[in-house]
Amino acid sequence: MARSALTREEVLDAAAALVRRHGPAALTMRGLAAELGTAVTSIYWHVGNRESLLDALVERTVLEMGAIRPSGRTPAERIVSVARLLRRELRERPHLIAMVHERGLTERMFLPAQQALVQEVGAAGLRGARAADAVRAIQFQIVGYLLVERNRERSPAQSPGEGELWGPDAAPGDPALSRALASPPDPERLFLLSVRALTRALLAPDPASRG
Amino acid sequence: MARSALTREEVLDAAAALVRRHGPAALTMRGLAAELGTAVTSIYWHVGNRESLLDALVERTVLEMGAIRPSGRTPAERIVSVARLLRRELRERPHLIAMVHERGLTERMFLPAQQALVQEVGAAGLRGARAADAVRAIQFQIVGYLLVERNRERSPAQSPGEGELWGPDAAPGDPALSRALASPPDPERLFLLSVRALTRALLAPDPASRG
DNA sequence: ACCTGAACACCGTTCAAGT
DNA sequence: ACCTGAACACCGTTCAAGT
Repeated sequence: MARSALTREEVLDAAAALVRRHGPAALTMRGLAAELGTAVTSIYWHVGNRESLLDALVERTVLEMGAIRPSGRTPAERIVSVARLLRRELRERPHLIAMVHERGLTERMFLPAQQALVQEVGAAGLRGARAADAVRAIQFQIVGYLLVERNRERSPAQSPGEGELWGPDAAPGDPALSRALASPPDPERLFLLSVRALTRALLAPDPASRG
Repeated sequence: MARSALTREEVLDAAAALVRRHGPAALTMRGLAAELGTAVTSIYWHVGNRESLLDALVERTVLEMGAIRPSGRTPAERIVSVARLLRRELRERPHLIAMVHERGLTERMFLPAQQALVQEVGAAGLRGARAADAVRAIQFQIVGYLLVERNRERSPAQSPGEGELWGPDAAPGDPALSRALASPPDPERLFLLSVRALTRALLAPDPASRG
């Protein structure tokens, strides 16, 4: 039972493991103390209180999202590759990402990606305010899509499900459309399709045609 | 002090008011009972428990998002008008929308909007699987953008803020770009710009050019 | 059918006391 | 500098008892 001195890192590691497995609600100070084999109050000495413990976990997660290396030949391809990388990273830490989001740090977490996008948009020939708009639009698109996708996965069987709502006469005269909407989308395919479409529109030489 | 019989509606109204003002964390069963002037346990008789009380509030919110009437002359304009309407509705109920999201019902909440989009995409000449892709891409885009925007607003002063990170040499050779990224975006403008760009790309006659 | 208070098993947090 | 148990003020929930 002899345990070496408790450290802040040790507390954070145990807390992160708990959150990764069962989500933040499963992280109680008493449960964490039990896991670590110490008194509850020791944890307070090392990390302050529960709120700042969660803050520290979030901070860690933000730092872990640091390195983004685009790949591909054209700027458009490289932008899409950034999108893919982000998608994979996010899907590995669903609970922690949700916490980053709740704390309003989503934007900060994506700053490395934003810098990569700045690079690519510049390589595509965009400058100044128009380049900034393009970077932000793509960034919002990627992050937003991933949030929606996460939401879909977490959701229980929706009632009424899309399947029921998109019966044969939901889209009159287009049974193929009804059928397509009645079956669940392929998230990866739709993600790439969306990012490609937006990128294409934003990098297009002439911005005059406004919908 | 004579109070008329407590009803389920009354409980939901008081709970919704509490959540609208101070968020779900401020909704405690004991506090709600105090507000209503009853014993805590009476609430349990009417709504089950806290979890199903929150479920009921979410259900209400989903139903309130029912009516969507597009406006505008072209399909593209009408799609953008749907986006605008959704944005306004969402911004009026931030806490409740977050709860809908947490419960994984975001998609269901947007079904009326989806139906409007189906209509417009069809009017623009898209059919079958390609129409379904366009509807979903636009829907994900709108919902995702609004989630990200909400997140930005809720976030405290970000450290380090974008202002500090986008100093003059962040985008070498393009000071105008650096300046644009250092100042906060105009969310409404960026929203419209994004939706328009994606819509333009998706409704374009030739889908052959893939990034 | 509806309401009640008492009790239970949990929380996060503080604090004085230890070494 | 680090750890501890006891105590406080909260939770959500259950239950037997009232009308």
